[in-house]
Amino acid sequence: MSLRSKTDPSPHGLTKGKAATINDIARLSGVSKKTVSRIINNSPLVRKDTREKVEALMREVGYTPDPLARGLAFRRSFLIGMVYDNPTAQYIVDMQYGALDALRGSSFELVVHPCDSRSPGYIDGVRRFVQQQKLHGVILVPRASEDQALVDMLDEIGCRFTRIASLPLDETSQMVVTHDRDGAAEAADYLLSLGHRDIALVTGPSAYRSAHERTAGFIDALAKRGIELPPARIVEAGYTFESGVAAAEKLLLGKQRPTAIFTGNDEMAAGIYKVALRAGINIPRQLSIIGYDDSPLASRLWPSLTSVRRHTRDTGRTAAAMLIQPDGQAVMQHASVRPHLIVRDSCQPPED
Amino acid sequence: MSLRSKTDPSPHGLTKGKAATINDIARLSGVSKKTVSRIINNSPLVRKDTREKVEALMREVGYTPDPLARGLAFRRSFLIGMVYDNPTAQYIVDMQYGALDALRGSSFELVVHPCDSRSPGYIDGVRRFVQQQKLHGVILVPRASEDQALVDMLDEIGCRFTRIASLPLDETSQMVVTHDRDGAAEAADYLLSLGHRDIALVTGPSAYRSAHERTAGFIDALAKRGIELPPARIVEAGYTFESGVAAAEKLLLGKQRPTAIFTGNDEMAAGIYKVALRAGINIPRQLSIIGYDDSPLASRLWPSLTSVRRHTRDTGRTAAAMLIQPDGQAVMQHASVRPHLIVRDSCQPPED
DNA sequence: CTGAAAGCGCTTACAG
DNA sequence: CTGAAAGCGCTTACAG
Repeated sequence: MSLRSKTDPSPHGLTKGKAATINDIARLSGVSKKTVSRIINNSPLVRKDTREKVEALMREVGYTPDPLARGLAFRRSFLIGMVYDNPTAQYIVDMQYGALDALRGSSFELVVHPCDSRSPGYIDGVRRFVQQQKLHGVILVPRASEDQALVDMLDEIGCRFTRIASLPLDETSQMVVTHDRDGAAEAADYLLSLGHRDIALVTGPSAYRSAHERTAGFIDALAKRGIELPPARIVEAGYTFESGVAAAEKLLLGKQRPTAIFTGNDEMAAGIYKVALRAGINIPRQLSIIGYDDSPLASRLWPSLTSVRRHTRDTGRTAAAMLIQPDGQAVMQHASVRPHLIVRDSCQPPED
Repeated sequence: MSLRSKTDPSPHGLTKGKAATINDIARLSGVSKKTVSRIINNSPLVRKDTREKVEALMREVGYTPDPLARGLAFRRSFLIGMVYDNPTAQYIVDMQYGALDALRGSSFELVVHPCDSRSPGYIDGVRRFVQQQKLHGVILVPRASEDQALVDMLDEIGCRFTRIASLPLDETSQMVVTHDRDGAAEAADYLLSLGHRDIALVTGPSAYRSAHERTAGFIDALAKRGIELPPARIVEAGYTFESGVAAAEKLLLGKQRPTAIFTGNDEMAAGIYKVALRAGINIPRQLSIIGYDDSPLASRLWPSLTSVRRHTRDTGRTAAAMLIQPDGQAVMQHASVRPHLIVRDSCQPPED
């Protein structure tokens, strides 16, 4: 009803195929361009009846301001960049969905920028991306979000950004904090409540803050209940399936194996499954396993994997929402998304 | 060396913090704006030495034309949209990576638009996306790419697009054809070569062309070797893990089970695994399985799954490359990406 | 609360 | 092969 299709008559003398411009709106409603512009930009300096009259006309002709023209005048586009250096497809897609949730109905669109934080030129690549497109802001996804050099560069060129990370990294920049420590603690408490005492931990690479947080959360929760993890029960791996296989071979093929294992993500848990299945170790009867991510893989494995859910879509939505808040508005500096454990079929009390 | 950083002196009298514009380049090289514009746009109507002189200056000051200004003047942005209605995260991410491969170094960026082709307003949503952002073009990913109503809308508003599909859908629009029929045929040939004769097929939903193509390719290849699939050996499922479980229950829990199953994607194959493992059916000794997609899941399952690889990243790269070819240039109408079988551990000759 | 002028950084249409 | 003028659709800076 509000969209002017090419079969509509043009009661206002608008050319058929062409979209209306600010000039059309100004002329047809008898106000100046500047007043229309104020309405587009939600300026309070417009009389209520003027605003309503003009807005009605905009709806009627299906007018939307041209983001290219606005961007040129503002010296800033209506694009939000998402910068990530993460191999997990589901995580990235969920993050994109979340950001798009927040952008829907706004004038903003999402432009994606995967990168490789180990390659030397990657910061320059992000800089070019931001400056050339005059991005309105960028969402930094782990592990890129943890790189202080990247953040410094963005500060230097005056680009706004939101960092997503497992813990608050600083006070000044906007952040969405995912509290990985709590998720890991919940996993520990659950294993303890089932009666496990000989527990092992397969961590992500120490260069990742998330790996560090999950490890600390898990160890601290055990310590609170008087359980200390011996060094031989902690294996550092690389967040990959293959590294999970290698870790499992260390933990499961010796004489004394643990009754339960917590892994820093689901990929590594799948590696544990592979080794256990191959060795004829029954999950969960002889070995309980908890992963982290609640990825689709968790329910595809058999038996289905108990795992910590991250609410990635909410995280992405919050990050994008913080970025497109009007400048003047009171901006919350830090937002939180809390993980929680999804119980499936991969754990049970230990055999005695 | 070529990028002007803020610590550089400004030998040309350019203001420090500000990026150079076309006017700066014109003034400093002693030519008109228009000539600079011709160089930016690769016009042949520029003398070689003029071009070289101006290009050297551009490099020296780190000039890149403003896509917002170019977009406004061209009435078309430098954004490529990716429109998809597909739940498989890895597939989408690979497609995005591929498109970005082709866009790298160009002036174009990728903006993503997931949608739900079952919701009534989705075509209007794509239309607004295209028109508001004045997109340079869009990449249509299956199943959205198969929707003729969507394609008609894009034709009507004059938006260029590339369709990705399992077979050539028409002659007029640009396409990247993935030949799913061939991939399924290769799976059939492989099972036959192992000696299987009692084979079952779990298909995707008939609304998907890919499901239809894979089914046809598989059945035809069997027929060529004199094997006809009885109706009871063909189960339609929904491309999901859960539908794979349901299909497996029909096929595996009766008295006479097949010695091999080909599934329309890996998700459904994972469902077969679950049922087989639960029922104590050994893969591959008692049951051979082949999936389609070669998703990460294929190597995560145990035993690892033999599957048809789709070369999704190549597909995305080709689709984007077709879209950003200069208008005048001879444009190839159809491009092809061929699937092929990745053999892992989920098949062996049938027991007798 | 409202508006006329100038400008954002490019390209198009025309002229030479 | 090159250029001066006008315009793309908005906003900023200033004035009232």
